[in-house]
Amino acid sequence: MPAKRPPIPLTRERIIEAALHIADGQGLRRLTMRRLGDALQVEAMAIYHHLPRGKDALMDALAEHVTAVHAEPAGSWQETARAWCRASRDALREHPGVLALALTKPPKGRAAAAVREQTEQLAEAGLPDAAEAVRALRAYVFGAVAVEVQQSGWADPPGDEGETEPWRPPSRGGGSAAADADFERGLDALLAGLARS
Amino acid sequence: MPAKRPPIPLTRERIIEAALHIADGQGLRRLTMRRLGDALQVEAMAIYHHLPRGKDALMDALAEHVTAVHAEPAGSWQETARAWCRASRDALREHPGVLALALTKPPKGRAAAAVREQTEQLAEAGLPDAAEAVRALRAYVFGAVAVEVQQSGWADPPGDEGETEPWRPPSRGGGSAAADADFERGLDALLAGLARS
DNA sequence: ACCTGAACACCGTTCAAGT
DNA sequence: ACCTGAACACCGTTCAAGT
Repeated sequence: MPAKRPPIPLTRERIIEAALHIADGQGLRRLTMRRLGDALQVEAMAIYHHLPRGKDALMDALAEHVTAVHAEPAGSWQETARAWCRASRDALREHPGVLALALTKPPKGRAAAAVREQTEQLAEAGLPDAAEAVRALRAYVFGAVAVEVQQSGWADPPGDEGETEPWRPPSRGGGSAAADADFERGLDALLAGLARS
Repeated sequence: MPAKRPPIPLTRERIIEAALHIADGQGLRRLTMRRLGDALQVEAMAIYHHLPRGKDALMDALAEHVTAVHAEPAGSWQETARAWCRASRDALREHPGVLALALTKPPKGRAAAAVREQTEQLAEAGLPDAAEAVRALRAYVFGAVAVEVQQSGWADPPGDEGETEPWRPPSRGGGSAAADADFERGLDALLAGLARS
């Protein structure tokens, strides 16, 4: 018989990765400490050693993961803002299963740090009210992704007919070209509006 | 001893009302069929008679309740759109506890009907691509309410220190005047942008 | 038609115990 | 330090039974 292969050590990162996989594939309501343990080949209780506050900590970590993006300052504040918005949209679209958390939980930790960093970058690039601009930009991205994911029908059958088929992220590759164009067009308009005020 | 007072009959409306009260006061994660039953002075199982698909049906109903708004067509398509957006924002802000559902679940039933009605009104008022406009307007409202509720710290202590103190809707009356102004300003800008395309 | 009671499978979390 | 096993209170849902 083959030797029992040495177990991969449990880490916060592996836990979050597995949790995202479950949430994206089966929905947030089926993300369960016990299921998560199974996916990690471990008893559910082992997770508490890495996330002491349990499921609440897990939810916070998921929201943070999908929301703590980074972008380098570009030439103008407009280009910097554009980079931030694209990065945020990509991160949110990649994990529709935790979108509800991301749109709803106030930013903490690295997510809050990202908001501050973005604000500083825009302020340094000469934008007068950078805090208000960041609020408007975040709102724009949140709304755009929300309607896009809604329209993709991601939450429609939380397990409809056949087997539990994992979900395909909204049009990887082709199809969503229209959504991309809409997003860029709206973003241009918003940036123009922010420049005028 | 006083006569047992006749129980108020259970209805779909009363169930939804009580569920909103719990979700807004203690958060969605504490909205439980059994707790809901307690609030309605009934065994949890009685709810299934009015919502046959159980908790999934309840979630759908909550999203629908907070999302199925109505507005009358006004003079211009701009004024009509403004009325819809204000009504949507008010409805969402009133129930932060189910915001995650509202932003995330695809519209069904009366909510989907409201989207269609809004689209027809704008089309009849002469707006070329009413469907795209409605998507943009919905995205704007969703994003604005999301950041506003985030900033209000609604989800911050899901039970922090003292007792389970019920939550006060974001600045009933005074304080949110700035948020109101931001909302109207952004809405004006969006409407201007939609007119130009 | 409407609600209850008991039951079942599953959930989050604790804690003492193993290594 | 890291993980397990057993235990506890609670959850969603079913089903037969009451009225």
